[in-house]
Amino acid sequence: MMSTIQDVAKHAGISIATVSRALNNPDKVSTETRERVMEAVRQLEYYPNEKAKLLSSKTKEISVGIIIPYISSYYFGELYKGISRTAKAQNVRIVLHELHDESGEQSLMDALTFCKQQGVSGILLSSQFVEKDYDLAISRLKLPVVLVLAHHESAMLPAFKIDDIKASFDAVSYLVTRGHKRIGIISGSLSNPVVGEPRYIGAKNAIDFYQLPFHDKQLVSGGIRFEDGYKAMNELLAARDITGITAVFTATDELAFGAMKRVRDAGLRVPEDISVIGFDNLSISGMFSPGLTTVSQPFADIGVEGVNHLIQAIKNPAEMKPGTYYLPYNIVERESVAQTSD
Amino acid sequence: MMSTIQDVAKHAGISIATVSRALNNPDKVSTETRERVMEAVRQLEYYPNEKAKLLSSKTKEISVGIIIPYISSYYFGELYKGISRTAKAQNVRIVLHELHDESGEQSLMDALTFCKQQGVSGILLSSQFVEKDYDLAISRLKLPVVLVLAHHESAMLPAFKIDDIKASFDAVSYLVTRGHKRIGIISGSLSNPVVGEPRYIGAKNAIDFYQLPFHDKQLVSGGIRFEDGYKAMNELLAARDITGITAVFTATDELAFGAMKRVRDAGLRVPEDISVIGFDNLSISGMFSPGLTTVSQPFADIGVEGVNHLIQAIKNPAEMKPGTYYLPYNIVERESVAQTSD
DNA sequence: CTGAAAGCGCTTACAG
DNA sequence: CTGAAAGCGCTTACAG
Repeated sequence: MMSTIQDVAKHAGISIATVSRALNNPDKVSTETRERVMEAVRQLEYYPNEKAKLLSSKTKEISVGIIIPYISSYYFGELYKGISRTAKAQNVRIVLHELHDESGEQSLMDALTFCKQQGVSGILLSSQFVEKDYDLAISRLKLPVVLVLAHHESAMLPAFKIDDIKASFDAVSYLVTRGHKRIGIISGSLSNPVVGEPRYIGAKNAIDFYQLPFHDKQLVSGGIRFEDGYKAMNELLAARDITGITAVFTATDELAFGAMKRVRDAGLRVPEDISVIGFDNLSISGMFSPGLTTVSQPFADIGVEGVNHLIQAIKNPAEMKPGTYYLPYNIVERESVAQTSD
Repeated sequence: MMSTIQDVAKHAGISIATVSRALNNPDKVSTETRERVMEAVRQLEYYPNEKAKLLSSKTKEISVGIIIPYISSYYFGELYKGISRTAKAQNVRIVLHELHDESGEQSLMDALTFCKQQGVSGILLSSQFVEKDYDLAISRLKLPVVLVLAHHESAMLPAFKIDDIKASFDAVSYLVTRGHKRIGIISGSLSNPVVGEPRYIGAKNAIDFYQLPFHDKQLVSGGIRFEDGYKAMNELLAARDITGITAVFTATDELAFGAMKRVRDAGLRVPEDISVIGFDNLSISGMFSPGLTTVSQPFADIGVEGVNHLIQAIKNPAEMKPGTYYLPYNIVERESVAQTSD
């Protein structure tokens, strides 16, 4: 049903080799031939079969697999924008793969295998579950893989992200410069190697550095979603008579949204009663009232740098340089943090 | 470098035909052979080349192209979730394609061609720019295409969405049942066939139906983003002494976020001073304070129904039934609409 | 500038 | 149960 290069050749009265040339290297055939071919292509509504092209061509097109835990996540759009633009610009195809089972394990292995079978030349991985256990599996893949927004325990892989510890430190410092001394922390699970532990550590470091008081009840750790933030703030508020917190650092913006909502629901105001600083700078963070002051992660840039490195590594394996690449971040000031003299 | 079926055959000391069988129809070869093959596969780290498989196999795997205007849009995640789950369950591959140039035209054509070349068997289209002009191009594709969250002027294509007119009518009715009589409308561009015109019409119909007062200045139409909502509410507020509005219907949630922010920035409160009802029910809409009361679109279901119909149509073209399929929606009540006796 | 032919990595009747 | 061979739709030296 779909016409092939054979049909075009017959229709134009020439060989398939010439048709192929007319299509891919127009200047290698005569003008007349080229036009005959184009006409035939038009009439037959011919579309070259990519599969066949790829199979026969020497100069293999390169394609990369993107493995992402959760497409609905609020940062995915930004990240993907960076990835897709630079991939397209360099003519590399993208195979997207979502990890369905968030718990990782099998799911990641499947994803890796799937990508391999699809014939990708490299993989961009954004899962936080890349632990040592995967080293063997990954090296067996014989494919370059680079990490974005993730961290690799044994640092065998290049990873692109921001310096979470430093950024968290800075976020708390920001609070301090605004006069806050009693600061609560809403953290992800301390066993989470990206949004959990390092962001907690950075924040805690700052509290120690500035020699601020810190009571057990100033820290609540657990999930990283809206509901978790809501519940965490609830606990923080309950302990306020003993902690006296005036501000809170949250490990993610979503956590901050939940926390802010809880503050409101308690009849309190942000930032007058409780200041909040988040982490991520999702595209929606400015839409809230008050706008959320937060650490801005350069999601798009991380995507760009990540694929770029990957593509280089694909073209020349020697370019594959393990290690963690920290991208610049900054704090965007909006309205969720008040100045206080307290 | 990558091992092929040839290598496996040699390694196992049998023919490639048998290797192929051992891999695809394990029960068609002897146990011993199967094990030899598996062992060779393991040792050589063999992965079948999907391209070659697809090219040679009779029973073509089916894959669908998804064309979406903007991956960063807040509803994409939900929509894609529905699409990808049902596609995967039925073993169909997805080729994602974002329309870069929002203005449509060339971009849509390119996307269509791209998908065709990739060898997809059908296309799921979520662009709002599908006007009559494309009928020819689409029919030339000789591929089934179904629309989601979109509308097709000449209704030659199946389209899955909610009934925007009816839903908008209901949203305004909701306001009326809460005692509101003077209602503002923030609409998308009236020339937008999905979120613009129909949602305006539905809202206006309700205002007429309930014989409510309606002054020119009760309507602001234009964009559909946050900033547009902010500006629109500004105008609405400025005209409040003559319109006396107590509530506003917005054509999208993003518009509602902008509008709510403007209300706050004016020192007013939602819903006490101005009630707001949105349209979409994005996953973030409940995170705001107050939570946004809004028309809930079943994005995931729309995705599910859309691909399902598409896959049916691919398997049996007779199943392709043009027309608009309306999915159920509902209004989710949160806290942005107040009861009033005014 | 053009054509015949080999080859890309598989699958699948067809024989045996 | 297994193998030889044709074929999927292209590309690309190699001749001419």
